[in-house]
Amino acid sequence: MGMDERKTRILQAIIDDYILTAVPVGSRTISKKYDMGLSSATIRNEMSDLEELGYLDQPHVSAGRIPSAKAYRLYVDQLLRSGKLRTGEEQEIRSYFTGRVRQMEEVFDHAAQVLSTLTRYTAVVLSPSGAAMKIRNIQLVPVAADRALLVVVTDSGIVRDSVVEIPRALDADALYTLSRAMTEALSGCTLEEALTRMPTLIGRMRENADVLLAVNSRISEAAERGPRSHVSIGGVSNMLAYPEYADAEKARSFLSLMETRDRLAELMSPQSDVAFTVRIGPETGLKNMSDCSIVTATYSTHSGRQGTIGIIGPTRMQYSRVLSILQAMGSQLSELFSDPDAPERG
Amino acid sequence: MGMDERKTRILQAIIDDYILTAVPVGSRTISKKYDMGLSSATIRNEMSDLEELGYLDQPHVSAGRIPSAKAYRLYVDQLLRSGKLRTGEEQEIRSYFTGRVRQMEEVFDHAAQVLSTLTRYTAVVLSPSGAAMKIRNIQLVPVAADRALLVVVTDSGIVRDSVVEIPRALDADALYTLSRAMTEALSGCTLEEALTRMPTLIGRMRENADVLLAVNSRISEAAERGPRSHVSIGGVSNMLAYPEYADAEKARSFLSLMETRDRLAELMSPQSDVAFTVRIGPETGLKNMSDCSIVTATYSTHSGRQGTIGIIGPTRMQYSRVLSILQAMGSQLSELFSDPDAPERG
DNA sequence: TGTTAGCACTCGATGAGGTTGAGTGCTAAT
DNA sequence: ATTAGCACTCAACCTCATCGAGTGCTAACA
Repeated sequence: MGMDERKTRILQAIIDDYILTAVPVGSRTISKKYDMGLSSATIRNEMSDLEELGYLDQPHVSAGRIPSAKAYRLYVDQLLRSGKLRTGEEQEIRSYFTGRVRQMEEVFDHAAQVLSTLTRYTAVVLSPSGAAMKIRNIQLVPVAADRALLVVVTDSGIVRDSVVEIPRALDADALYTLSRAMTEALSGCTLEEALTRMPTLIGRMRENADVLLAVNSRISEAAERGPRSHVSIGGVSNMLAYPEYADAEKARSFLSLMETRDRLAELMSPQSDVAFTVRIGPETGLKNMSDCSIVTATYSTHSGRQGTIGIIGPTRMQYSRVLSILQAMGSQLSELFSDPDAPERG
Repeated sequence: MGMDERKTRILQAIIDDYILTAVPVGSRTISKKYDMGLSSATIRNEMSDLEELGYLDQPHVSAGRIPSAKAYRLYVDQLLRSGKLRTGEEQEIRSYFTGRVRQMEEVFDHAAQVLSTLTRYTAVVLSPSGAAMKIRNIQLVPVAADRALLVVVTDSGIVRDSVVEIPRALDADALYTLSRAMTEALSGCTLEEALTRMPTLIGRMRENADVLLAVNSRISEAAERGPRSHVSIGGVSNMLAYPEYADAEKARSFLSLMETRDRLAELMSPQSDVAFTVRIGPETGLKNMSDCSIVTATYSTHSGRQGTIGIIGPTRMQYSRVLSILQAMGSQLSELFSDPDAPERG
């Protein structure tokens, strides 16, 4: 017993209906709402087969059936193979980005918000990972007699700042010159590369070795902490509207996952190099996310670094819609970060 | 019929019990658990009086009583008058801040997280408002041939970045010199003051007037958007643990408030100059927050600008504990931002 | 041989009583 | 002024019956 064309059509109808209603689907519903030209009895037989094949689950004997993770998987794979994405969302998303970009981090927040309002699920946006991030400019800004603010500007304009203690008093001018020297020596480097070049720089500027060492330790800290990206989240409250989250305990565990950004970032990071990833229910690998699906897509900056955008929703999410929205947003972001005429080092 | 000492003691017991259990309190409970030396009947009479005075509500005739907003108000006022805050939390909070400060914004996130874990409510931290923020350093960092990143470093080390289009090609050196000139002219100014000084600067540097105008428009945009502070939130998931939020609709509306940072920032901003604000239930001014209370405290930076920390919890929150924790955190943050030897202009 | 009508069966959901118990208000006694 | 006692209220809970959506199976049919 395999999957003939009719079984597929029936399964499709069941999935569509369940995505819409979140209520177990019965044979009569299918034969009436979706004109299959088949009686409920026949549908029933087919459904029985589909259950045996593992595509359908039955909450209890006298309820309808609900699609299993395997069913969604088939559904999504078919969807991706047919490649019928890119509906009309492109325009709509573009219109959300008409306003000029102000604060860099606002872009990610904004993207997450747009994604969540469009999909009505929860959206997560990861900034491009910091590992391969290239330094554009380094500045030491005086803050107090014995402290300066170390500002590192990278390509894609993401800024890291941290306070550095200055071992001895240096006036603004001295810091200025020092900043310039550091920028000249290190711009274009990744953090790791910067670390390898620092000794040379320190050798060249003996008189300021102490300050440079302080900077060096900060950079190595940052490099060591790894590619921690900025995480923007939108539409968490959307999830509570779905019956899947009527249970307070489930909602709570979901919320608390959303609050631990580190775990979330890890969860959303793409495992492979494909444009889209769809993880359905148990495929997410999290026990208490078994009735969630995660769909991610990537975007890239001109320097080739990748960021991730993703949607988290109930397993019965509108995959087709979500995929096309993610695709549209992904290309929108890639475009935003693309700089055809940008020099690779600043 | 006024509030004699006994009524106050009974009310206190009722509030204490309700804060603990979230269950309407009966007369028998009071006379047994809290040894008043009075029978339940007497308590009953007093409770009847207290209800008439507006301090107690009765969900229905055969249930116990719950404290009204007015009761909590009395409770809190008494608490504040007696001034018995500052328990042992100071040390604990200090220990959370042992690690060195890395990214500036992390401080706020961290503070929010500590506050929420300590209180088990939701915590909100507003960075010092930007209105009186003083400029320390301005940098134009090359990003592409026709674009630069405008980085504004302010006191307290908060960095604003936004992309500026450069009307004509300028090399890194030129931008460097320009940045230096701007920093010299504008450091120590607030954004508004900077705007008044720009014309002079533009006059002095005719050859770069176009770039300066672009920067000018960005600053005026930022100034116009007003003192939008950074908002950190922690412990949203805590709230779902309270029976008050068993109702999904309530939880949803709470969550969505937490997601609209602008509204939230407005809500948390201190109305007056007092150290603590406690708004109970309807006093919050939000309809769907009628069973929430908001407690806020302020901290200040060396330049005198104020930030806000706050706790949002059910009306039956542990005010005493929350107040002392907020006090401890407030002084911790103030200390962190205090720079006794910092020059007022950099 | 695949399809369909018919029927018995299952089981969650819904709703109507009935019971319980925590809690009140009132009254009369101390 | 306090308290013991008692009637009363009402949400919460349990039980039981009913309802109906849905299934599986069988027999008839094209």
